[in-house]
Amino acid sequence: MPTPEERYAAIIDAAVQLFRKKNYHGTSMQDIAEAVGIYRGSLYHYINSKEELLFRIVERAISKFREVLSKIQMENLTATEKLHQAIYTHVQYIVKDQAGLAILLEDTKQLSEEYQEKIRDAQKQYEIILQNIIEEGIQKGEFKDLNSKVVTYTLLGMMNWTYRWYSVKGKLSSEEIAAIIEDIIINGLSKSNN
Amino acid sequence: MPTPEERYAAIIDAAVQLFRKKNYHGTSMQDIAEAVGIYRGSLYHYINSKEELLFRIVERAISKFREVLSKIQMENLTATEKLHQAIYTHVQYIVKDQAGLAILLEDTKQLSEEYQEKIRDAQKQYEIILQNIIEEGIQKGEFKDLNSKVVTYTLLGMMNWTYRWYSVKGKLSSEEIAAIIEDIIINGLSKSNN
Amino acid sequence: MPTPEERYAAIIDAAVQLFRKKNYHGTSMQDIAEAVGIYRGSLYHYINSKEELLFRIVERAISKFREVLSKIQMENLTATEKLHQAIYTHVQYIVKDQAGLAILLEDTKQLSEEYQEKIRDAQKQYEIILQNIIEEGIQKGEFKDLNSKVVTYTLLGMMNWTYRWYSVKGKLSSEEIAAIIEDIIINGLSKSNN
Amino acid sequence: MPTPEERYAAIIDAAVQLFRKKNYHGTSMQDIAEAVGIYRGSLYHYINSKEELLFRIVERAISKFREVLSKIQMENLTATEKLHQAIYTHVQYIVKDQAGLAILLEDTKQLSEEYQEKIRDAQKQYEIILQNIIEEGIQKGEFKDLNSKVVTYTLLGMMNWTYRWYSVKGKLSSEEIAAIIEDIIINGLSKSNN
DNA sequence: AATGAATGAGGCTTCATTCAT
DNA sequence: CATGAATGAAGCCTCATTCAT
Repeated sequence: MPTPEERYAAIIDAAVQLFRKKNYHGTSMQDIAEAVGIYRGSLYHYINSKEELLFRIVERAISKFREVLSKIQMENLTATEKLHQAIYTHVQYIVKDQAGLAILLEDTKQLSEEYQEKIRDAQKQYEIILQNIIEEGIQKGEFKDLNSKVVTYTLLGMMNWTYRWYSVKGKLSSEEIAAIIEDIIINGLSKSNN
Repeated sequence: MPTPEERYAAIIDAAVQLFRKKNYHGTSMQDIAEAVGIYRGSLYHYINSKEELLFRIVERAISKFREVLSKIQMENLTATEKLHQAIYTHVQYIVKDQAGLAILLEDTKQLSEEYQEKIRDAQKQYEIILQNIIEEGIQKGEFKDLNSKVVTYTLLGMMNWTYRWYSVKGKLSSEEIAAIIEDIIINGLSKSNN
Repeated sequence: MPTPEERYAAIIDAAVQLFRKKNYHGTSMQDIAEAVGIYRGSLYHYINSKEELLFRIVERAISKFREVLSKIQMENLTATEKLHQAIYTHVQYIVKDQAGLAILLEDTKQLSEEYQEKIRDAQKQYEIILQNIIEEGIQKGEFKDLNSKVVTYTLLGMMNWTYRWYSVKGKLSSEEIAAIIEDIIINGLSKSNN
Repeated sequence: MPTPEERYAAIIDAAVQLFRKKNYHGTSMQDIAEAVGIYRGSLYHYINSKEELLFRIVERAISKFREVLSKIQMENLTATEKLHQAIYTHVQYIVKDQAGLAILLEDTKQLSEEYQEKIRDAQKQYEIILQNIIEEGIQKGEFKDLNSKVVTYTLLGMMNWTYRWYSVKGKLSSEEIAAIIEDIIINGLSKSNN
């Protein structure tokens, strides 16, 4: 007999896998119940609605990123060092929870306006911290003076894209991926740069 | 009175806008009919099913990218020049049709397995061409010897992410964005690289 | 093939009969669809929700009463004559549409607060008009000086109760019932009154 | 810790209040449990089913009326005196337990046929006793010779209607209301009757 | 071509009740 | 006695699609 906490966790897990594979709307409560091995109605002992379930998942996904990044930013490091840590942690989180990011990126639209706003706010905050690191680097002369917003989104794209192609079956570790991303963003592909 | 062709185009356009805003499952045929200004049943004179409609949209989105890239690859240019052209064209297409890419990335899962396979194949082909350019650059000594698959996906991430943040209301042109992306991927952020 | 208007009427009729017999909550949309001979989903071509269906029924029931009473009140008659007409019409309406009043009295609570308010307002207006007639009679010396509010509700009770006991199978006409009610409210049961 | 009897009483009370406000079907067992301050499942230590709960409430409401009226009828009084007592007691009971009558009148339909029959029988008996008093009065020359059934229901309507409009917040006592009803049914509104 | 009514499946959720602890 | 998780049925409603007019 699973404890209620285990059941709740099992529901979240099942929902994450299913939403990832078939998206929010493509997944029925029936599907989730079956995956957990309980009846449809029993789900509602643990959650209030399908939408809330999505919100919990998406919120959890975004909050993990936020926590760590804000710690990094406050440490006494050069911008280059901060960027290094940010890239490694970010990529590690994605590799550990690809599904969470997939759902965050693809299904947030299905939430009600209030919920969406909370998520967008959290995303915005994350982006701002990252942008601050970039701007710090520019001001301190570590980085070139490029449009910091575009640089931030470009970096986010490099890292986040991992959720679409990374496969556990491949032999790459999150560190190896992070190393390449860091190398590119810092030094670029060009051989003439050392 | 619009011609059948115009009607068909209007349906596609309406569907693109709606799918973009509310996703495939969040959009009803009713919504599309209303946006076009016809009755629900009339849609079926122009399309066979909602799924096929999604497929057409997604197919159109991907095929545009493919066409151009294969032309570039066959031209007699250095890898660095090819990359330059690829980035500028790719970003330009996204900026011109953000919605198409959004749907491609977020709603393809809703298609049946056969349709999905076609789309995945097309995406794969695009990625392979891009990867070939990268590998060419590595072999010819233009680029550093990094894992070409990871580099390819990283580049794709940088460019594709544009669909999520680019806003026509901002003052950036697609060329300005492409220039920054190119600068980063070639030279990196580091100030010590010239 | 019934016209849409006939279908709508058939749905209302079926709902009235069923709500009357089993109350709003005891009646399923399935029940109504079956009674009309269509599918559950088809009901929604004609109505927007079960609640709205109830509202339409209840609104129709109350508005009939209101219309007539306001006409009577404005005519140039003594209070006694107005009362006479009010009683006869009111009883007649109940006898013709017992179910409507039953639903109005028993199921209005099931409506949302906004809908309930509309209905309560309409009822209130009806009661006020009736009370005005009573007060007119008191002021002009036709009626005894009793608490007009209590008298109004007492008269309403006498008449409305009909919805619970009147049976078409009995041999009483609405006029016969109205005559007795009028006799009681005007002269009372006591034999010593002429 | 409340005794089982107190718990049972608390359940009945909570159910009465809730059924009154939201009707039988609009009230969930959950609602009742919450109002009592126990858990849903625990209700079933005290009652066998929601339906039985409704039956007990409705039965209790009707039986109070019956008891008293049968006593009155057997006393050695004139019909006019019996009517006087019946009206005062009936109105007093309603004022004391408006909710009970509301549920009896509005929710009895939700009971199974067997239960409904018991309730209808009890109501019928009450009506018969009242009708007997009326007929006694007619035979003894105290009352006018009107259709006794219609008179009985008309009187019931006058009195029962109280459940819909009486408000404890108003300043009227049950005696004042009973006095007006008695005055109307005996003497009528007309000023020419003394 | 267009309409719009009808279909029938399926989705989310609520609920009375049971039962192991 | 109390708990609270589980059941399984049923309820309201939406939707893609069909088809007669």
